[in-house]
Amino acid sequence: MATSTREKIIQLGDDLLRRQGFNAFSYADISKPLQIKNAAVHYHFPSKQDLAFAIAQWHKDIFDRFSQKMATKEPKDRLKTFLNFYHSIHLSEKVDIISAFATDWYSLGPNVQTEVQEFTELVIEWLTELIQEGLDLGQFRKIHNTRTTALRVLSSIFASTQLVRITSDQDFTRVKNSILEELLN
Amino acid sequence: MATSTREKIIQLGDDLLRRQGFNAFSYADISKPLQIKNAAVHYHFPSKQDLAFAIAQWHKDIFDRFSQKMATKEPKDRLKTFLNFYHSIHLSEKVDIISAFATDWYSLGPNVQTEVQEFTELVIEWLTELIQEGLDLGQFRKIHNTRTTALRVLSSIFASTQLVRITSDQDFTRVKNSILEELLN
DNA sequence: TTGTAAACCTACTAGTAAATAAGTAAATTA
DNA sequence: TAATTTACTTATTTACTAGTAGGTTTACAA
Repeated sequence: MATSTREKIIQLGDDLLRRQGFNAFSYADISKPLQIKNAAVHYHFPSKQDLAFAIAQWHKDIFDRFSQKMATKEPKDRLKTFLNFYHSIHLSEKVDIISAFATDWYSLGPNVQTEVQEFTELVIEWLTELIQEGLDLGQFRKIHNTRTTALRVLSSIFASTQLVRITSDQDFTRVKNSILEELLN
Repeated sequence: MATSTREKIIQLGDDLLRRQGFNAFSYADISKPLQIKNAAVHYHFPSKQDLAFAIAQWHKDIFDRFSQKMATKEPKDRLKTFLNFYHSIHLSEKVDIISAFATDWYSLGPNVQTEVQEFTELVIEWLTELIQEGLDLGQFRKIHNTRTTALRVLSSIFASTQLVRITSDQDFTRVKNSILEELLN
């Protein structure tokens, strides 16, 4: 199945957004590599906000599929897969999509903000449920309330994708392992 | 003592950098509120990189004074003051300076990157020492190695300044309290 | 009083940003 | 087969962007 131009724009836009930031890339950065014209990008996404919206939606879809695929796995393995997913992000010199949107928050239109909020809440709820299940099964240790634990896992892991740009690669692995150690019995 | 124009530019630049991001503000956003001309900003900071460098340096100076003032206090109180400092950041709708630089990392020149790296290492080391001292005094609980704990405190707290832009104010307080609970005996 | 340097301003340039108008070729539908 | 829609291109426009050349004011020193 050939990838449509629209899909290619979203993927490249996502890449640029998370590698450089929303205000650091232009339509030319998208049109040139795809060998189309500036106006062709505008055809698919009239404004940059429309592109941002589509990227947010795209991530929601991906996460939906991810969580459906993971539904049958045990909490412990779900958490590991989740952490490994972020590990791969940081290796590609990108940051996670939530923090990318968060830093450029005030450059985003209200409808994009809403979409990002919905996506973020989806991830937090998924993590919260995962932790609750892990506790029920005795796989996890009780630390604080489940949402707080979820928030700490999420913020630790995605701050790390940013922090390692400044410090070292090792620091990411350190944090990742400490999260596992802390939670697992 | 009246604040010099140079100082005003740095402070406003810092504000814009942390509220909107490095590529989201222009020299006009600085010159207009200060009621000076574009060229006056360029007089003090020939390039935007020079301004970024000065902002990084400024934060190093502030942190130096902060850590000197805190030197006599006990680890527990130092940690609390540190966390409260970040609390005030998030209330002002800004993000912390390290994550602000991290997201716009690839827009920064090599000398700015070096300065930011030095500043970040300063903060991590300060936190690491604080934690070590707290452990020695029996005020803190042993979790993992001290640098890892420092990294987790730092990343949790500064990811929170970003995350709360998307979710809610309460979530910041939740994370902040959980860090204290986790460490303190 | 003259010289000089700091701290601006006026006026501008060259480049780039997002966005749009109008046209076209190819595929789809009526 | 005619009409319409999709997916573009060419060619601009408007609005900034960082950055600069050169002139002016002010203060302070020789």
